[in-house]
Amino acid sequence: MDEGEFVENFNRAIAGSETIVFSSLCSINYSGRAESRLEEGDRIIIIKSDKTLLVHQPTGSNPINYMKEGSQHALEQNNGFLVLKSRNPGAKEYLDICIKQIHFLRALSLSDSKKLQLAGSERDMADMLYNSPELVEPGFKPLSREEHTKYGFIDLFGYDKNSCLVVVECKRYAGDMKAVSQLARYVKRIKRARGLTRVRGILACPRISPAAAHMLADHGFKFIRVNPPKYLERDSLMQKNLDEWNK
Amino acid sequence: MDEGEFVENFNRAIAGSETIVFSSLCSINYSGRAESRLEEGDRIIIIKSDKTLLVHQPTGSNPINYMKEGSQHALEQNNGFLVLKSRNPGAKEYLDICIKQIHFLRALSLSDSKKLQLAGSERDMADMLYNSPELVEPGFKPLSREEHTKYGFIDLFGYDKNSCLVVVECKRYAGDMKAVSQLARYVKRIKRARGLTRVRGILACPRISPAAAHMLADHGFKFIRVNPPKYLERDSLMQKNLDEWNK
DNA sequence: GGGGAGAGATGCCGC
DNA sequence: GCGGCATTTCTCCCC
Repeated sequence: MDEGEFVENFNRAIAGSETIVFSSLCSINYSGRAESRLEEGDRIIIIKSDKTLLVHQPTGSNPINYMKEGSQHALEQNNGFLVLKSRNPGAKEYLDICIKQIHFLRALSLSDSKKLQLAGSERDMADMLYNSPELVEPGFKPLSREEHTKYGFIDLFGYDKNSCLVVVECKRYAGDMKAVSQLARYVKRIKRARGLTRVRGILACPRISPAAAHMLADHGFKFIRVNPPKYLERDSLMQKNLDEWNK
Repeated sequence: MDEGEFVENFNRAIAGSETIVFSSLCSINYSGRAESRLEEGDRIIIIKSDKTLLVHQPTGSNPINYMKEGSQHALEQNNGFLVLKSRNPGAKEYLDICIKQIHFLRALSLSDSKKLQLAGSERDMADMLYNSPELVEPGFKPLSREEHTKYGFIDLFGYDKNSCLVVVECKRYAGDMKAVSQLARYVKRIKRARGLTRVRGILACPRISPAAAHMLADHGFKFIRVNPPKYLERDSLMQKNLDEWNK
């Protein structure tokens, strides 16, 4: 692709707030929250309509460099090279892409207002336990879920069969020491806030690492095995297919 | 773009392990670690040479859907629609993209072996404090950094001027309650492992949130204000430019 | 806007 | 492979 044509198409797309996709041989410098340099290689670069910039290498899920929403992007000539300068003055972030060779460019006007519907989050787990308290333990009486108070953001809160306060922390993944630390922090806060000497802690997750189990026992807390509920509305068009897959 | 042409180019690119970029109007279902549905909209889809798949909406930095490295991708006809079926049997993950309209497709053979050089990480902070212990406090004597032992992964470890053990936890961002929890966990472990009643804790970060400062004081720990060192090699070609930016 | 916490987190390193 | 932990984390939610 001709460089003049590239510049022209790029500038027209930026002016029109279109989404730009291009690929080029380039080297990249970043300065902002940290500093980085990436030597020459072939990458795919996307500038979205909200001015987010992403640089992707040919492997891996994460962008190797990026600039956040609301950045400014301009092509400049610098020492005989075409340089894409991206700036975010508010965040004091600066990215320079030195373009050595252009593979292609495409500008698009994309229309998409849809949001992702997701099932199987930690919140869904807390909801499930709130609605089916016997999954926590016999006699468990839920008080609240997702409590965002000054005491903390506790997933599930209730009384056990002996009317002792219980803090339940849900994790959709394997429980680790970080999760136990978090539970311990909540229990401590509740004890202090309510002037109680005994508050129980329960960690609810699909499984728990040995070190975390040890630490949990150390605090006198309990592990219960719970899997996050993973189903969208039953009448979803694809449900039959999903059921097939999950066999 | 013609659908037959799209299918042909897609299949040729997959067979040749090329990187594919295309845009289309589509709806998406995912089932795996969770379940999700995304209604019809215009998106950009990338399949990398390692078979990572990314779906991007016209705004935001994160992909709205994705499949990890090593997935399998195939186009199929389904109820009169073209469906891109991505499968990762090992991870039991399944993604279906129902393609309603094709905006463009591009297949590329990209060559990129370069890795990002980064300065300003938490590890760089620990290195700096190890090499300049007076930044921690007068008389601080570093013992080790990034100690990966059974006691935990402690950023920086040493003695203070009174020969009392000190655990230093570095954070490149504002210290929060999670960071204090982490430090408390390390101090507790070191106390137990060495049979000590007094081990000091220091949190080193650019700033600290009020709640975290309160919690830190509660534990008898100390906050020191440290910024992560942000400079690559001084002889970097772009250094002059970076210096310009940072003025 | 800042703080607190989740994420289909991902990526890195060490055992 | 799992475990522990950082991330230019990003994103959401609530104050």
